[in-house]
Amino acid sequence: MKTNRLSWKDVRDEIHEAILSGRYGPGDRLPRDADIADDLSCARSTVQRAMQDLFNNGLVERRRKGGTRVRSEPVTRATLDIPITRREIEQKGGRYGHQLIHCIPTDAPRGVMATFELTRTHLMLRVEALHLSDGRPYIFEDRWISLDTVPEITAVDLTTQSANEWLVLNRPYNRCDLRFYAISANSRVADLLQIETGAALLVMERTTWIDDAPITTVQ
Amino acid sequence: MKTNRLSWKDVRDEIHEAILSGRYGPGDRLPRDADIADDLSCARSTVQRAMQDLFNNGLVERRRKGGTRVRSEPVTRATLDIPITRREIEQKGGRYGHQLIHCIPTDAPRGVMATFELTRTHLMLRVEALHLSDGRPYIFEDRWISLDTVPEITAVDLTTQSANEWLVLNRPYNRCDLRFYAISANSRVADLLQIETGAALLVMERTTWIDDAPITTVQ
DNA sequence: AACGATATTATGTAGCCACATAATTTGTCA
DNA sequence: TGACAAATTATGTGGCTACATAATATCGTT
Repeated sequence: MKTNRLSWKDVRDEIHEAILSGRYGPGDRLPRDADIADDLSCARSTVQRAMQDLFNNGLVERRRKGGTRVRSEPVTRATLDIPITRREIEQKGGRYGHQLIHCIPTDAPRGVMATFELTRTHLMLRVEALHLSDGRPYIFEDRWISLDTVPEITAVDLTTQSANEWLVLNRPYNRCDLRFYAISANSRVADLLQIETGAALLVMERTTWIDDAPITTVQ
Repeated sequence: MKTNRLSWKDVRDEIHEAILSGRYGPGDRLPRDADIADDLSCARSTVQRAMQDLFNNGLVERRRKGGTRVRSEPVTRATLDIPITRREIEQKGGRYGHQLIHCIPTDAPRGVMATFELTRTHLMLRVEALHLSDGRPYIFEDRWISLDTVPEITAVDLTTQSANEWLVLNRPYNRCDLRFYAISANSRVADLLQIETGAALLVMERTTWIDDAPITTVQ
């Protein structure tokens, strides 16, 4: 590309810079896209792309007619990639292993029903499994899978392939909720992970939907 | 917009659907954008937008010339919003409070130098503070701020405004690294948070850059 | 057959246009 | 003055074109 042409990233940085430098403060209204385009002598569509990006990063708010304004209470927005567990372990140079603990159809308990906004009892498959790195316990997975939306799961041999992997490959999802928290290991989990009871554990709770609902609690 | 026109989201869903249904399996190469555009009778630019989105969501890989192919090892990509702490507490209906514990210029220790990829000693401001919800300790913040990049911070009264807030409002950043982990509270932190020693704590380590470096460790 | 120059090709980006959509503002009428 | 309708306006989206860029494929030379 001819270097004298502005890329939308340049425009974005330009505007970002203007905000950082205090030229526009929190809550201020920015000029219209068209005017900015004029100023920088580029097309409105380029400004539009830049603005979209700033909007996606939570830096500005836009409203039709209302124009664009700098967000007064910025949120820091981060994206994180969660690879499938096997990949994660192999990437660290470990040898991946997987061990099914149990896997039985169960009625969803209250807590699980709540996360899925269910009102009636719902039969789900409860899977507990360990992910191993070089034979050592790495992650404990406690998962509930909706038998309504994923009936095929019963036919899958989960000792061979982890539920994690099977679902990701066969049931991509629309929506995903994430939560992080920390707990102290109870004796059972501590035993499984071969750590001391009471040790701090990071829990990642991931709930995925398609209209539907698998769920996981990791580590 | 006339409803008979395809939006790029429609196109995206169309392709997504095709992948889900197994029409294209992991690793398969998809038709060229132009052909897809032809098939669906829309413009290439629309397909391009759709593809970009699928790419951003980690569903496909694209390479110039090489074409587009379905990712064989999908990553689940999530975005999370981290509001400033005061906002977070107020949103939950709490009354926000903030208490500075200490705040002294210190040479960065090895660990901090490592996160910032520094080779020489670097004077930083170390801030320890508590965020309170309804008067009760909520988050413990242990932060290192680069005095090189943010010299003005010394002039700020951090008993009035939390470093968190000041930085977010006055020093937006370019890059942000995130890490989560869990620890057991040592006696000092447990004391500050008024919990038992050994209780599990969720730690969020956030490192932000502009060319530069503040850092935080939260809860 | 090996190598390097060149052509080909699929995606990436920017400009331009037209029209859609959502807010707001203005205008009208009771 | 208040309520509702219509005009205005800033952003949002899609189509089209032209050209940039990167990766691969092809060809020519030795």
